[in-house]
Amino acid sequence: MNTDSRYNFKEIEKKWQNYWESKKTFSTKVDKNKKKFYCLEMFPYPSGKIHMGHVRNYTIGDVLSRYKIINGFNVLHPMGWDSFGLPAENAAKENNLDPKEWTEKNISVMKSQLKKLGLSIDWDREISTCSEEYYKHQQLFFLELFEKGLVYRKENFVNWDPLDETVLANEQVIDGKGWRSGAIVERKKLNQWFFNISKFADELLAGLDDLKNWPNKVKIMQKNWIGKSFGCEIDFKIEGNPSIDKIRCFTTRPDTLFGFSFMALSPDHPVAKNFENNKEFQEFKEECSKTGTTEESLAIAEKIGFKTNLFAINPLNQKEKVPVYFANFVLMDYGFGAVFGCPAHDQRDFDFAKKYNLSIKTVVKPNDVDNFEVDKEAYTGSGVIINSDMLNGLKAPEESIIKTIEILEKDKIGTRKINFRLKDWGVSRQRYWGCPIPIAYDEKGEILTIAKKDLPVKLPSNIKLNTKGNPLDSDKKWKNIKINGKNFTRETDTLDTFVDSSWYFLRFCSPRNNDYGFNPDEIKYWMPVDQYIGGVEHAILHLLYSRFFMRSIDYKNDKFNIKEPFDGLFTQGMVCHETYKDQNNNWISPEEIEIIDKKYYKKNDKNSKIIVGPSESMSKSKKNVIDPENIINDYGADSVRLFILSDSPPEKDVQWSEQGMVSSYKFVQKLWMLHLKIKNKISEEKNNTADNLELNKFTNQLIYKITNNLESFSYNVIIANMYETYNFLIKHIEKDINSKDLLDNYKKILTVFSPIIPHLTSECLYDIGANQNLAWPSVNHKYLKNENIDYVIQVNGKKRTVINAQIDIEQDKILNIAKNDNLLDKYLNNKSIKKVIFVKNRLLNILINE
RNA sequence: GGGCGAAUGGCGGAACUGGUAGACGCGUUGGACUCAAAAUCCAAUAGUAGUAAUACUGUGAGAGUUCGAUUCUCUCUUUGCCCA
Repeated sequence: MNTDSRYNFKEIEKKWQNYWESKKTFSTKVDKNKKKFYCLEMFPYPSGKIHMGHVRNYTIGDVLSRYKIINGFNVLHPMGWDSFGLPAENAAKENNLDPKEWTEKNISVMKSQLKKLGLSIDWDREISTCSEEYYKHQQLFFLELFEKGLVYRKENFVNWDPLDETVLANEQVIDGKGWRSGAIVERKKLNQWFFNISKFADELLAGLDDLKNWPNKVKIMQKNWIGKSFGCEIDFKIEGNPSIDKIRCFTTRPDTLFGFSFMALSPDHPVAKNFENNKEFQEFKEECSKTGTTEESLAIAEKIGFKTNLFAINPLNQKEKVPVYFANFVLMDYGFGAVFGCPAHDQRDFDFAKKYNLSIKTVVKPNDVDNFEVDKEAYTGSGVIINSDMLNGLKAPEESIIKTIEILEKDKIGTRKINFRLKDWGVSRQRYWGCPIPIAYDEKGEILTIAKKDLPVKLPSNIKLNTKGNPLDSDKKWKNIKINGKNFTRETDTLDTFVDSSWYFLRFCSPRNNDYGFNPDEIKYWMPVDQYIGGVEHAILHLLYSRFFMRSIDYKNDKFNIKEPFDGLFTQGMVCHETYKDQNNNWISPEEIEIIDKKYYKKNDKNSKIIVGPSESMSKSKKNVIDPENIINDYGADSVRLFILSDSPPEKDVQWSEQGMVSSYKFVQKLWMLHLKIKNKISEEKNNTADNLELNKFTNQLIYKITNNLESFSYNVIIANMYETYNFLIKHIEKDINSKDLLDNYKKILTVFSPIIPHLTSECLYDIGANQNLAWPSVNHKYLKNENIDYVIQVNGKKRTVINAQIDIEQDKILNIAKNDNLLDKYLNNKSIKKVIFVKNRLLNILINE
């Protein structure tokens, strides 16, 4: 091969990246004459280097952005950095660095890596959440929310990570351990700041219905997370010692009241105060605190209880008395920290009753069973109420719940109530590297909001991080301030980084707006985000918090009327790779491995043994990572983009494969060789030959397919379409073709390829003297139909042959052709035709008597 | 335990509103070029039988609806994710 003709991706990709940058091709501004399209990928945490997940995420977004640009949209496609957070602080501690410097260095590295991918990003809009420029607006939002009554402070149990010395959200606790440190999580009571997200619970739930372009599964996940349940609160009269008047419970199944056999209280229930001096109770409580606070850990833990001398009385008949327990499975912050136990119809209650030998009374029976009695497990299905006095015979649960609530309300012992699982969002973090909360306290501990003119409350620099606890707390110089001559102490907690990412999409609309977080006019033009793209791991929290934040800005503010930030959502799958371990069970990275004769060895060590594990999502801990920068350097951005899209649909996980990567690289080279041939053919200027029907047809069908596949995110199929195009053209250009025709078609083909491999297509277009300002080609529908079609001929539903015939042929004619077809003789001879099924332009099914 | 998905060749995956299952790629095999190798190109590639034409089987398992089911319905198995 002539090496001169090889495609030099290094030079050419650099050339076009510089071209786009110097021409400011992707910088955007509000243009009310143009239709806007806001394409946003979840912005990265600047951890040091980009990883394959980023490559996939941003390539998907880039394909969409470029497609929309070519279609004439005014596209906003920004990028920024989610740059506050624990890793910076940890890294700074370990290496004695400044978190800010560490973060900024990472940003500059990652930015240069992203630029090498050739993304259509408007870098003029770059933002970083750890900059004062960003967080000063966030502090203002905090104060505005405070004024609106959406922020409050309360003492609360938290998940305390003893190693990281920080508070964890429930979802940061995995199997009772901290998600980063792996330390066993403890319960601790702290004063915390909260956002009143539960105020919007109903609205956030109802709003899901309007999100037509969201994956259903994400909506269901959010729905479950919000967890709206309908039930009632009931006051139970209490007898016994100590003397307590009544206890209030929440239940979704008041209709099973006659089956109750115990009451269970949270160990943190106010009633527990009466038992503080009881040594056994203290021990019990101690035991409970080991179980953690998550619903999951409570469910897994064995149910244990502490029996009191109290008894609860059935409010429906004032007769039955049941014992009151403290139990580890009751959470204080759900309902009222008290539940009544109905073992027959709740598995958890059933387990508890079995353990403490409590009675199990069946009060619901399945519709089609008589003499039903709960025996081995709780019955939670629907049916009919039995053994329940005035409730007997009601359909459970639909009739019985409503009827029971009616009775309870009439007697003033209960009220109908809607309960949500969604809890208010605790935003306090005992960390340095986050947005300071603009609050101070006077000597009595009263809250003072920092004046808006004094914002931002800046993070101090040169702080000692290697102290126990919160570094800001130990920086007395920063913490102790005087306001109007009075002594105050600053709030030393910083905001959860989820706050930073709850409004960054607004900032991108007017990133340099100085007096406020955004410019309302620009928001009105750009918002909502038309397509948001990111990992499904953010399906609940980040997206829910952002939806809340949008509403909290909208709340008591008539300027916006934007409630949903993301009109469309796409959740991409992860990038996976095989995992490797050596004999000593240590993880080994793919770069340390060589494969000889299908056997795996450590490099330069033929005596080593490598255990190949299952393919899992790339993670540093398992060392199964591939560094995108190396890959881009070796194969070029277009090849990487091509591969990362080719092997799986974007919403599913993709398996990284070196072979696949190489074949994408080869394909780019082959496209270039094809280009040279086509260019040559065009220069022949054979313009007197006839119109090239075959090529026109192919091109139009291709445009049709790629357009549809782009619209439906079937990007992997587009790659297949590209290979088909290559396979077609490499043969077709050997034919005698009209040069002008070829040029026209080729330009269109390059245009529809350009969202995927922009560098190569730009170079090819340049090379044939075409304009870089592309317009998406329209489909000429006359070329979509062939004049002849393969008709499938079936006999009794089985395919027997294929007949090529004219389009739109009538049934009789094709049946006649079929009857005369030699291949069908043996099936049709001497048989009578019972029925003929004809599907226009598709198939003919002849039914015969056997 | 609940919810939502998924299951198609050796592998990743295609298949419009039910209408030719396996597009495209990887891998494998054979061939060309070469002293040889790499690279490249050509061909074959679901299984079984057959030289072949062809026939039969085949989309996790089993049933159902239909002229016809990867696609729709039911039951089951395995598996993934989320929640508990």
